[in-house]
Amino acid sequence: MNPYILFLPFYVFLQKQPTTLIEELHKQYGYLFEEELLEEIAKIAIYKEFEANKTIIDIDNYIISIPLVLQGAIKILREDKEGDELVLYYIEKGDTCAMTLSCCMGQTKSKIKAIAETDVKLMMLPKEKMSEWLGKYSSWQEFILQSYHSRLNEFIEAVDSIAFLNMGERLFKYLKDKAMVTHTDIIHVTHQQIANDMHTSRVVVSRLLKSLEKEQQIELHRNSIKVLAL
DNA sequence: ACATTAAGTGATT
DNA sequence: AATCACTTAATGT
Repeated sequence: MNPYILFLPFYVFLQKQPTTLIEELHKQYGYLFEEELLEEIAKIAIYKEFEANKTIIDIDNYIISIPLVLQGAIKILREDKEGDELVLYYIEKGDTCAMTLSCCMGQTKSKIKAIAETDVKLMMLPKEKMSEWLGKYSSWQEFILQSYHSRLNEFIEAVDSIAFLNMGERLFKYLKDKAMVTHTDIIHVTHQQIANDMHTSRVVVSRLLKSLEKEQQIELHRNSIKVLAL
């Protein structure tokens, strides 16, 4: 028997696995950036990985480089001195963080905290390149502008949900957003963690979750919640 | 079997 | 919607 046939599946598997940086960049940003820019990014950027729940940027950190997300999702939240948190929005693959952009321009400290929601792969670009490329590449300029636009919209949405939605609706939105970025309907989280993210108390979360379950919107388990209505 | 942590609930503000 | 106080359920050692 031809050994090649025997090992073909394994061979194909091997072929698929190793992706170089430039290939990964092409996959996520190829439709956005011109070849020249992609190559420059690949040359300069530093590749980094973060495990889920690791802090990527903390409050008051000085921003020296801007991230481009290749894989996974990052939770962006506000935090006060006592450690009370409030989740603002998530950024996903193909996104960058508007906060770092504004920090780079103003040389200020970060006003937000960024935590890896899932395992995250990203590229860090030195901040000087950010303004340099603005003039050099129109696709980069487009990307930055577009990014500001969508981040601002998400921010407004976050404000709206706090100002105009009641807790129950807010909580349901929280669950749906979380299911969205993790690409699964089963969310692994405790009621206490949700309460922290939404800046409310665990008791309130438990009650509202119970009523959502009665409405057949979700299924409750210990340490996890299944979102039925997506 | 016991301790610890997560979740459920009534009553009060 | 928040807090207290207490119960029940699940899980770890």
